[in-house]
Amino acid sequence: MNVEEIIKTNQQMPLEKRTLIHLALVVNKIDEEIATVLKPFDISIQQFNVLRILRGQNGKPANLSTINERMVTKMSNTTRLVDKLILKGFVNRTVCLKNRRKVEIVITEGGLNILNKIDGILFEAEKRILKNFDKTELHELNELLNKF
Amino acid sequence: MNVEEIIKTNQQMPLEKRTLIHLALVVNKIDEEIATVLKPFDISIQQFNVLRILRGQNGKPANLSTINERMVTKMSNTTRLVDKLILKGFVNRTVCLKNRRKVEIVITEGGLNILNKIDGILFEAEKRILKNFDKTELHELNELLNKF
DNA sequence: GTACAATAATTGTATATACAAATGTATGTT
DNA sequence: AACATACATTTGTATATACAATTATTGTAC
Repeated sequence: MNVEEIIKTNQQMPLEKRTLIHLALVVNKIDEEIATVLKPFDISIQQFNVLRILRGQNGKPANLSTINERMVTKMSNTTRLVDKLILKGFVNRTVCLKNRRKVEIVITEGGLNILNKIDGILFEAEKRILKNFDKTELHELNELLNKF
Repeated sequence: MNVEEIIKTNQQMPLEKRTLIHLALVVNKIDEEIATVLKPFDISIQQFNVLRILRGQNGKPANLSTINERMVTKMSNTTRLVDKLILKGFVNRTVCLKNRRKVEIVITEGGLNILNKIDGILFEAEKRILKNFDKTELHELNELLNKF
């Protein structure tokens, strides 16, 4: 990936600016690839993220704040994100008995099924995206990202 | 930045998945910081991007396709993005005389002024975001990002 | 127990974005 | 010149997101 070529600029940028643009371009590319994988399942990256969080609960219900703090990309409105998932039959929502301000959100069988179907395809996509990296390089990249 | 801590997971992920999540988290953080810098100017990252492209034209008008191919994050609808900038008085749009299918978009004095004001503050923000990196590390990071 | 603040989620509203379809213009072929 | 095709942008529509305001519930101080 050549930054200057992609954004069609001939002027040379300071290394700092170039790095930040480079990161943005890379993540755009990754998001595109993953969205393409999810598209046939009619699920957005955000919705997928919520489903994975709920699966990680192992049956234990989650409330909105829990989901929110675990999301990779925070959303201002998780209520409506969950609404969509309910419509699709992937999650259930009930009012928490102990604290009626809270809601309890659980993934359904249907939700688990679709995640299972997606898992393999996504894994392949992840390998494809990172095909040019060996383990050492991946570690190096993670080390550098830790500095942010 | 510790990935597992941020997304509050206790399970350990494969290195590939972890890397991709790590990248997303980093770029979210960067975008947030930059959006905060732009907020007082009532300009979105996308709008700012278009203005910079137009400034890079050095007075030469750009049409929509040119803008589109140079944008860091491609948008499906640059027309309306430009609409917003016109409303704010930062760009002008006229129909191209030579080819009336095309439009000619130029940045105004007002647009140049606001870019000038933003430049310095943004530069500071970029330094702040990358404060933990030395030149060598930035080069390393760019090298690794080239592999995508 | 009542009043008040804090918490959790929802709703309203404005704006942003994705995607498809439509419009208007130019170009190439015969 | 007439037609089909390609091109550049705009518009329509559905959905997504940001942010503020609202509702409902709980906890706490008095």
